[in-house]
Amino acid sequence: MTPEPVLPQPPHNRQSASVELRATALEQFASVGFAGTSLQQIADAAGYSKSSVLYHFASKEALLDEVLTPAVDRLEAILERFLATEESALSRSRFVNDFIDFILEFRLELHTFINQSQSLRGIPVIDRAGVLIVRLSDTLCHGDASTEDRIRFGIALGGAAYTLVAGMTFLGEEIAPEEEIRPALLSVITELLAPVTVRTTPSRK
Amino acid sequence: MTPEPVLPQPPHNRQSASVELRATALEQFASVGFAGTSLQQIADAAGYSKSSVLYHFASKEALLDEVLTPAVDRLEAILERFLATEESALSRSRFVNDFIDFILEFRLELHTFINQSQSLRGIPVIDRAGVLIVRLSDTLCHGDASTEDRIRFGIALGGAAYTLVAGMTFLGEEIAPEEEIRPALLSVITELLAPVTVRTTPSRK
DNA sequence: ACAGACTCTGACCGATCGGTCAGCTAGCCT
DNA sequence: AGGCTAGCTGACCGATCGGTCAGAGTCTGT
Repeated sequence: MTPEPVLPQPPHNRQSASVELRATALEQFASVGFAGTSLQQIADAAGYSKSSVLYHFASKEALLDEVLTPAVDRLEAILERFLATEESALSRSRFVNDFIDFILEFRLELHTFINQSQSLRGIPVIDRAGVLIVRLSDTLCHGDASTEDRIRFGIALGGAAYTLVAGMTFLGEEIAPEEEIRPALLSVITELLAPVTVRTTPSRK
Repeated sequence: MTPEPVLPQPPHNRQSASVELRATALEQFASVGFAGTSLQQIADAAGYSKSSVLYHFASKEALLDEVLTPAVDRLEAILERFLATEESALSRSRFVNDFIDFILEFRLELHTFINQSQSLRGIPVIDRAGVLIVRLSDTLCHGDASTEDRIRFGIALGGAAYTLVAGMTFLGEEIAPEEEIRPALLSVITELLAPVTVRTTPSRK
């Protein structure tokens, strides 16, 4: 018989509510946008109530902040590391590698603050990401800010964010495995970024 | 004397309310997103009442439709023209030129349906744009859909949409004039798209 | 057994959402 | 003058928004 009252188990058998909520919120923010996502949707998708979301996060904005901060921190670290070494073809290539690691690991976060930074201006984590991107652009193009170099950087950044989130879903029907994406991405991004200042790589397969 | 009663002029001296509303709505949709834009905001920004917006357009969705349709029509025409000629380096280069004309003329529309097609799925004009993009991708990469070629196309598309709308505002402080942007854009897009199938252009400045 | 902290939730709040409707105003035709 | 239409608006509707709050259930240490 064993009454088995009502499945006792801790509130949820899932590991941690706030981790789940962060992940669910990130998916929604990246695909539907921050403004287009309601706390109710996040709660429903994660299997909680709206009140629970607001128990774990002070507000919708605070949730966004916690969701994006790890990615922004990581991007900042990559930039600082690049700035700490003197510029060379080698350091630049290492930077591109770091950058691609970053893109692949934080695709949803990148897509979120890349494509919504204008509408979310004023939110601290978004502004942080914004100045980071400007610094990145200034660093890669240093002094001589030729229009083409800026456009190269912008296309690499926005293109990668788009391709790995929106593009994947209907350009490649099934999501290609990462081990296939990485080299392709590396090749294209290197081509876009490498010649920006150090035009010493005319070799092209 | 000519009394000139009270400036007779039609309700507004502006040329046409619906034209103004379309333009205002487009700016908002592109920068804040469709979900993030309220009819009230559009009305306020254009100097009308919310009721007026709904007088000229049956619904918010209908407004989006009218705003995006010209761009989608144009993109469709470009694709059809490209499909009508047999493939060659020349036809491909002409296509890239058409495509860049399109991007520059319809930057806001492109940015809107590129970066929101997932969240707005189901709206006819968005779905139309979606299948167009898939056809574009299939055409440019024809049969041999190597991952890298798909990524090249995705980066060119998403990157251009991002750079010309979001990127311009904080990457280049002041918006560079079109006559400076066009050649840079042509160079980068050609580099991304040209070698996709016709690898007969090893020349690179 | 008891107290306290931690999670979670439903009920509820004012504000705003997209959308409807009746009515106002001006110009135009007869 | 009178009727018609086009353009525009405020008042209003139910639904949903982000957010508050007072509990209820469960686990801990004592």
